[in-house]
Amino acid sequence: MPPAKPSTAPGSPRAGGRVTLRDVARALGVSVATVSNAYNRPDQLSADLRQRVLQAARDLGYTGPDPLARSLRRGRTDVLGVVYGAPLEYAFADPAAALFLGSVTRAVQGQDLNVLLLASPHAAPCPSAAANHDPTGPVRGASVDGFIVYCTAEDSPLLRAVLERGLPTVLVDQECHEEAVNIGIDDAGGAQAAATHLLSLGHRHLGVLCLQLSEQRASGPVSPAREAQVSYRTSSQRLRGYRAATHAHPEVTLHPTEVIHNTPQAGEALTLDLLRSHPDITAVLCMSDVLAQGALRAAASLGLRVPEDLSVVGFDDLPGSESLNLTTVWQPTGDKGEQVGQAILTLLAGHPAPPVTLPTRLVVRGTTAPPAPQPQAARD
Amino acid sequence: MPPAKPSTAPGSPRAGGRVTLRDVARALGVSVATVSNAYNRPDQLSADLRQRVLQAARDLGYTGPDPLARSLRRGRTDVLGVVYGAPLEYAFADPAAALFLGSVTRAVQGQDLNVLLLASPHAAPCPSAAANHDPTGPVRGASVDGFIVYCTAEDSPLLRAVLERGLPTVLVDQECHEEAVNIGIDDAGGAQAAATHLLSLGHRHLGVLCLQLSEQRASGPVSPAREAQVSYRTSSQRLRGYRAATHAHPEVTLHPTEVIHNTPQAGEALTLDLLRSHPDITAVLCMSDVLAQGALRAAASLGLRVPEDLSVVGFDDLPGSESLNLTTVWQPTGDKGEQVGQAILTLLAGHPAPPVTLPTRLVVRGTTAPPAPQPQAARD
DNA sequence: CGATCACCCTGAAACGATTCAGAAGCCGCA
DNA sequence: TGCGGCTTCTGAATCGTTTCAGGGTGATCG
Repeated sequence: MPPAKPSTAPGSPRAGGRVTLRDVARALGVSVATVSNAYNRPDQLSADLRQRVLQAARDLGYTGPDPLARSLRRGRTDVLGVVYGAPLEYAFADPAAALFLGSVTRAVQGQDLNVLLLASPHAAPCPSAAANHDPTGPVRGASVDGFIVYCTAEDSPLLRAVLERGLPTVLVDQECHEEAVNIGIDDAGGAQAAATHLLSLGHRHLGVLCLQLSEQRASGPVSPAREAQVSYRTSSQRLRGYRAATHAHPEVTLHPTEVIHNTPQAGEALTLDLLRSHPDITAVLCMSDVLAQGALRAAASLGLRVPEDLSVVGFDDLPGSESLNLTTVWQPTGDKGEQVGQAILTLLAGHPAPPVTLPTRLVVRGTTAPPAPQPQAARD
Repeated sequence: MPPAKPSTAPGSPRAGGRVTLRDVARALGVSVATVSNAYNRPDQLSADLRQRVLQAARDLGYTGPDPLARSLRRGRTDVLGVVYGAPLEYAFADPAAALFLGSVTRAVQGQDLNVLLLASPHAAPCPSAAANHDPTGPVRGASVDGFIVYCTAEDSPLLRAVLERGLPTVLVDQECHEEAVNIGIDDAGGAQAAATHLLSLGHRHLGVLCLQLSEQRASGPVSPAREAQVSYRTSSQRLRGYRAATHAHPEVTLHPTEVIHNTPQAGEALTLDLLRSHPDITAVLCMSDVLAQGALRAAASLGLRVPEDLSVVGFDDLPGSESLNLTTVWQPTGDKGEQVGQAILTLLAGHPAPPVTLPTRLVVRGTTAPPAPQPQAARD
């Protein structure tokens, strides 16, 4: 006969205390060690007894060793904390983040590690509510073996909280900290290549669509003061790269603007603003392909041809960007996830892991071309 | 003076045993209970002593109560397991899934619950490797207070493993189980409305683009045998809805095809196949907006006008679908996440939660119209 | 002045498991 | 018979907390 429905045989479900290893041991008249061994080291008891133990467990509704207690005793949770410096929805909505998180997960999954998502909660609508609720709570209280930190500002409380835990930690695209290993890409180099490409095509007035610059979200033109204190390394490095390219051309003007969210909509709106206030702009440097997509839409809605009337360069080289024929800076997003996974595994194994900087590469496609012959004539 | 760098003051980092609450207590000559209270119940000791405790903790490099031990003692982990029946990358890549997961996360986040992502690992490339590695391991060993199950087949080992844990569980878009509460949408009704809409426009030969039908992925035309044993409730219900609409019209033919992945590419390829093998098809019912997007692309590449030459209906009503002017079945994706969050919170609080079925609604936009006057003439 | 109460603090028992160092029994070998 | 070695099983310590049931104080009240 098939075994009777095991779960909670007598009484109502989840009535009374739960069944423990000791209950099983008692029911069978063996020691708890034996029951534990039945689950963890089959070679330590006879096959016969093991079967009897397992059967008794089923009969009693014992669902196996409690993971918590096991972790405590073993000193290991097999969980990795992935902290994401923004509300989780953005991670799901941002293709680059999604790609990266997916590849990280795949990399560690093979080692039986699970991923605990620790996202920055939404900024509370009212400041008072924000004040009395500590966003670092989850990070400080997470039962994990190590951390991966993605997309936080340098001065983020979240990042600080992670570092304070003193667990093996991998930082992604972040300023180096001695307590953690950093894995990133050559943001500045890629950005510089993108800007240089435009300059060598003859562009002299460039718009820049920036990703978020600091924890306080802001939208619109970036003042020099704000540019001086960018706290997201990704943004600061890319901006620096753009600027570096212009050093050889003092006559070039750069108009950085900041988006609140990394969405095509935001990119579109900002591009419209940019072109309205600076009609001499002939090319737009975007810190992400998603923003570039918005810039393309803006151009279309203004009746501007790309690349004849407006050049657009992205960053990331998302899977979809090839079909948009977008000139962009490629970065090894998937590979980065892989490396991060490897690094944290190495760290968890007790070995030191070296920091890694992955290369970026300009991919010239169809959204860039020399500017129209006489842009000056179109002034104002 | 500022407090000295606290982490691991003496010796190398993570050398020797870690600092525990007891060490702090001993260093200060107080009881462990007092130290514990300093962290958890400030009102239980004098402010002065509390400060001294906290300072001593800093000096010793104690980073706060171990979350694991605390969870064990408290009987609560404040972690929710979200199991997703496919590799996590798909969740990030699928807008509907991303939207849903994002809204669930937001709903529980306010309650200081974290989300442990438990995804089905990739099918191993070689069957032997798949055999010796149990995909349910993570689910059985996860330290969580409850589960949310999304996107698994009815006969999924993952689902079974979750149910066996006997924890509070919310099933999403799933067949009802007595041990868990189910929250879903009216898939069949929505699908029926979509099909009825096409029929009333005069269409008689319909293509159907199905989402995955069972755990074994397959692509191409769906045989009646396969249709009879669909194990994803979402797919089976929608298919049922489509079929139900055709009952009043015996002359109508329905050509279901199955995609491997829910991507525009897959939808495009399948639509091309479908139209090639069944030239009389004048409309395509898609089980997702993402697939519908592929159908639109296919039409474009064939030079077919939408809706004049081909009608297309989607499912989901994603944020982007409005701008595509896609006729589709709306479902309250965000609201569903909200409800799921509420339900699991209720369950965790010890109260029973009722199952919920949310409504769907046909949204007629511009991708559907009556078929061309004489479709028969175009035969072959 | 004795009783009461609030305030701080402590001892010790859980929480549910893993694991180490044997013990008991049995076999074979010398 | 004695002894080492193997298999199988057990006792007890331990992981790092939380929390309950008090135990001392000193102040307040009648």
